[in-house]
Amino acid sequence: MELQAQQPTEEGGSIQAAGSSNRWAPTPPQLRILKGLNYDKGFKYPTPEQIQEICLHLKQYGQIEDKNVFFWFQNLKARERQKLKEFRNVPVGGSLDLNFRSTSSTDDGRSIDLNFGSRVGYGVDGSIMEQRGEYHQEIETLPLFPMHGEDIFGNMKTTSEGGSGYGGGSRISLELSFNSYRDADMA
Amino acid sequence: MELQAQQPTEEGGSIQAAGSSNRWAPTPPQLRILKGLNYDKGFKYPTPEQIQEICLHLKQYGQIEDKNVFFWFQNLKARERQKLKEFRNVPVGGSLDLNFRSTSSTDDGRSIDLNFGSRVGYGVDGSIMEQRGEYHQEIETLPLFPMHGEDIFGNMKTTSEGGSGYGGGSRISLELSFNSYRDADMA
DNA sequence: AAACTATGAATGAATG
DNA sequence: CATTCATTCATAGTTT
Repeated sequence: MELQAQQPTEEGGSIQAAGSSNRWAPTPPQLRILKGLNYDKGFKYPTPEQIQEICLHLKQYGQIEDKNVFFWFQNLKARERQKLKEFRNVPVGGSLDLNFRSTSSTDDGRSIDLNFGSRVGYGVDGSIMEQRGEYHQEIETLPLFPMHGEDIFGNMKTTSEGGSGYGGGSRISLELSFNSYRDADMA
Repeated sequence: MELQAQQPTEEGGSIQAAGSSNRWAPTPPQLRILKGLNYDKGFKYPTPEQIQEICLHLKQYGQIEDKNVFFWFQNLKARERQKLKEFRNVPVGGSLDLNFRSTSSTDDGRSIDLNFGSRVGYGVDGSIMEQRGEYHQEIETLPLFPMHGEDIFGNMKTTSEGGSGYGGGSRISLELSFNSYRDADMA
């Protein structure tokens, strides 16, 4: 693509007022919660359902959409890997230059405050409730869902139904056309 | 403050100038045609024959391979579904733009007349197709006709264990040579 | 204000 | 087909 048509030079028809940036930016509380989730549980692979829940929860702290949460986790993982990858790129020659900085990212570190000072009395359906007056110094224990060990990736492809590929015509055995119907259903 | 030197600082624009990138990117004409196909008749499930045909025509506008077309449609579908899934909980704020991905960046999408005998609607899950195709402006008139030869698509994954038949000596040679992006080391 | 960095977003490719 | 990975574009913020 020579030049992407991503030039919001004239307002991409978003929510933002004309002139402002259209791009979402996490509010401090939102960022805190997101990081907390990640840190506390090594949460990295939220399912679409979980993304929705998280998003819903975060809406109290500012405008946010599912895609924002989705991208946030996506970028988190991507950049962690990217960093690690760069490390492996150490020159194996004779001269080593330790010219790289430490890995400390902009992460506010583990010293996050996590103090839910704001009371919200939120509780749409009891799924995502946290604010209850008692908070520790720990990351927000956002009980989004039960995470029983490997349940984080509870995305087991229930290979059910061997749906037929195309409705007709091609009979090429394309290995990429596996048909596995997955019913991501939980809770 | 991290070592994130990712900018050549010499391109000025760094818009991936002369095809230095390993990965394929549709040229404007190619993108226009692809979108047109999809828009014109809700074309979402191209058969391997059709993929090949499309690819053939798109080659006039730049380097492209079957797999690129294949992936393009694959991603198109995947992301539409993903979008719908995330939008199931439409925010009631009213001030949100449900714009996960604006598909209508340019006024492309129309024209191109596919005349293949095979049907293309497979509402696997009740998906509704936008059967617009009201008027055909004329841009390319890609003459996609029903299969003329035999199977085409070989195996995209050469390292598969299941050596599915396909000993076919098709006229088309799909050079699905997955470029080793592992290089990832550019000057 | 230019240069740089961090990061949201987009999309091609890959995996299961 | 659903998810995830990898790479890149674009830009809000910050530093100089």
